[in-house]
Amino acid sequence: MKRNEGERKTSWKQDPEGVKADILAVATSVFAESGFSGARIDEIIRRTKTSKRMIYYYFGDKSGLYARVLEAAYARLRQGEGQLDLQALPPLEALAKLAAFTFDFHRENPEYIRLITIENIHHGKHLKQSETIPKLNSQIITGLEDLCRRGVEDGTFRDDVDPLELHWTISAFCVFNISNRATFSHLYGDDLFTDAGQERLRARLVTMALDMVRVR
Amino acid sequence: MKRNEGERKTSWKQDPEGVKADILAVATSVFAESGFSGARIDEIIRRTKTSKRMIYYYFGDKSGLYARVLEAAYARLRQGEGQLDLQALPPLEALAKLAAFTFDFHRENPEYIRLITIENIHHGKHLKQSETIPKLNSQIITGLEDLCRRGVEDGTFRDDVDPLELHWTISAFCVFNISNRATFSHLYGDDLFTDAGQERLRARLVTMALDMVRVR
Amino acid sequence: MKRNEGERKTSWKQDPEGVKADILAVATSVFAESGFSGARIDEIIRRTKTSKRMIYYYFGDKSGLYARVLEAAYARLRQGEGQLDLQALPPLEALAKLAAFTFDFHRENPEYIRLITIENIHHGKHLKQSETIPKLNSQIITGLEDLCRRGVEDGTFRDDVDPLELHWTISAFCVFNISNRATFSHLYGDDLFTDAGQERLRARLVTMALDMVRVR
Amino acid sequence: MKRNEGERKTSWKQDPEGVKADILAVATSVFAESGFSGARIDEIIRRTKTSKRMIYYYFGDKSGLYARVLEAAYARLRQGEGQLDLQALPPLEALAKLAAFTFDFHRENPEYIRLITIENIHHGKHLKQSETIPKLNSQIITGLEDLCRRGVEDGTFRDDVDPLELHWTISAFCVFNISNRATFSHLYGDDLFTDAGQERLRARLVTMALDMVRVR
DNA sequence: TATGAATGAGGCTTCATTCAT
DNA sequence: AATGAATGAAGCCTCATTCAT
Repeated sequence: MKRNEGERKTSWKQDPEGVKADILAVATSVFAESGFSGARIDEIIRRTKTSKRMIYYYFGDKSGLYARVLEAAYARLRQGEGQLDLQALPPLEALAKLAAFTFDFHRENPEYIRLITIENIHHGKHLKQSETIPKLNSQIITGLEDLCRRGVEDGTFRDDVDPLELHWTISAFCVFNISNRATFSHLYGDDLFTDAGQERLRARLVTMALDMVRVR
Repeated sequence: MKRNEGERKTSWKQDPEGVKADILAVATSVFAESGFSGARIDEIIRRTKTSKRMIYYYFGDKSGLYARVLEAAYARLRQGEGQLDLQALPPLEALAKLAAFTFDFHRENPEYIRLITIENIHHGKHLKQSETIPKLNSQIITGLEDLCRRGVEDGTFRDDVDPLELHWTISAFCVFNISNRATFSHLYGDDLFTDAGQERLRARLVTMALDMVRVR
Repeated sequence: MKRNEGERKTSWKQDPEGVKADILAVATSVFAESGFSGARIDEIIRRTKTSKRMIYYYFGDKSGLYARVLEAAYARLRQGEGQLDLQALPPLEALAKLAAFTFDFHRENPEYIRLITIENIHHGKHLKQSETIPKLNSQIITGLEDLCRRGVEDGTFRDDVDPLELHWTISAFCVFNISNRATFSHLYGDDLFTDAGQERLRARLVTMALDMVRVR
Repeated sequence: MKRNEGERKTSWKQDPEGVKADILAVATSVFAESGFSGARIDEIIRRTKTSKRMIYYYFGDKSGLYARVLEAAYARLRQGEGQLDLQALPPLEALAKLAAFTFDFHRENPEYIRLITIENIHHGKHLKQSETIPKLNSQIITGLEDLCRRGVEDGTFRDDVDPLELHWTISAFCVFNISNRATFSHLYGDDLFTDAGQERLRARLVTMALDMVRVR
């Protein structure tokens, strides 16, 4: 019989980073599931190995926890895009890859999209208090600016493309696919949310994105 | 003794429909502003000429009220589109008009869009209880089916266009423009939300919609 | 067997003033006993016929309740003095009566004095928010001003007496007798707090007050 | 290697008395500012160079810390009076000096007075547990007894003066001046709390004290 | 001797809802 | 049809205190 066997309730003993990460992970799920006001601190703690008090110890209050959850969500969203290495591809191919990847990535991480939607319900007030999030997001725009410049230079892109509008369009497509799925599928059926339907939508997005920039 | 003698505080006396309409209008604003869980019954009643008991009298509970608010929102959204009289125009022009109109209409009625977004946060559970909403929404799809048929017949539309996908795309564009404005504009600036920016986005939508259907 | 027999838990049915008065009376005791921070809302409600929710319904929060308790305490303190009818007596007699009465009145209402002491611990911040209390307290000063004027006119008072200083002195004597009784009697014994001791102190106060004003 | 090498953050290392004195000094301010229940252990520790555990290590708990703070306050109050060397002066002059000094000393050390007032709010329960405080305070009474005896012997004091009553009166005057300043000045203005006003009050106290003992 | 991490108990407050008239 | 009074349940948060190192 080994000693100190199994997971006791107090299994995070003296492991601040572990505790914080545990809380953040669970809170991400609960906030994404129920929204800010709908989420219950007790529900978050119930799914955690820690005690309720630790939320206040590390995050101050419910709002503070939510703000950190939101930051983490943005960080991981942009982190994905950062790893695409778009510079290695010809501009049109790079754009196609970015659009398709963004579509898939949003689809695979619906919680982050839901958190952003929730944040919009609250008029972005937590986002406005964050200092880290804005920094993260400027990357995507500069990346698209590079892409457009390269495309113009090699003659494949028109010279009047607005990188911001391009980003807006891709985002609209990928975000709506997650954020409005419940009502859309209920009203119009599941066809577009089957694997086949999603592939068609992704193909549509790629087509649209390329059409936006391609020389006619 | 004249009738309608001045506006008293209790001016809804003996006017059930007026009371209900008043509550619904206020509740629409409050729910759209704060979400379902974030909205307060007291806040709704405060902005109303009625007393709190009336909400329970006419709508059962908070959920019931919200469901009716949501129904009204959907009704008015579709009502707008119904008045377009698309049959009178050639298919391409009709589609362009529909897309542009939808963009503007969403922009002019952000509360309804927010309510739909909120409903999605709650996994569409109120929508599923409604009997009237699904009926309303089938119109738009049959309208697009008509449009596509006419387009194919007169040779302006390709014959593989999916009306549902068309609707999805237009919706994505128009809904995202409202639902994610707070975070998008905070992170990337207001450029796309000025009048000029919005005109560019609307033009983009029209171009995209026509590209989706046009024979190449 | 009579119907509706005895006091049920819900005995304040539809009697707002009764509920408010009940809460105020109990809260006065509890705050006076334990101070503001030390007082427990639950303890207040336990001694009440009402439910906890009513405190928030009628008084907003703990601070609001305390502020109203303080107002009531000041009101009753000054109310006592107001009924003395000092104008009917020759100035010196009137002053003697006022001093003796104040001493007794404070002694008979230690809760009010404790509340004022507690308020001082909190730097008078609730008092500063009250609009009614300052009005109440100006009476006592104008009363003393009248008294001094009459005394100067009939030659019994010196003409350099400051009514405010007179009030301050009487207050110091009467308040200290209550507010510091616990520590003083523990350190120096109970002699001055027996009935005989208190009579000596009251006599001392009267002597002092008269000495302050009397022509030498 | 020099000793006492610079001021590090952890400058109390290995200096138990320093740690205790630091905690006591800070706790005195915090308790005096907010009362016993209103004071926060975290606030005390925040203003300290030490860690929270030390409070429990040296003082047991919040009550224990408060008791020691109170003891220190009484000690320093009486310490002042002890240095007056009243025996060197004729009785009347000695009394005048004692009264004036007490007035000034209270005024210069409002924190100690506030602590005593706070202790009274709590019905003197910490004081009752102290063994050292009663010893300190007997001095002042024996001092006054000496004074009165000398006064009677040299014919300047009446022979029916109660030293305890004398002490009570001086205390009432000096304590009230601090303990009720917030409410009194808010209700009746600052006149008596300016330097000029305070001088008048001090002169008043001296007059009163002498009147209490002087042969008529 | 000293510390940062962790906590159970209990505090205040808010919420949607029902009652009595 | 309509209202102000009243509430139980549950929410968020804070406190003094102890644990593990």
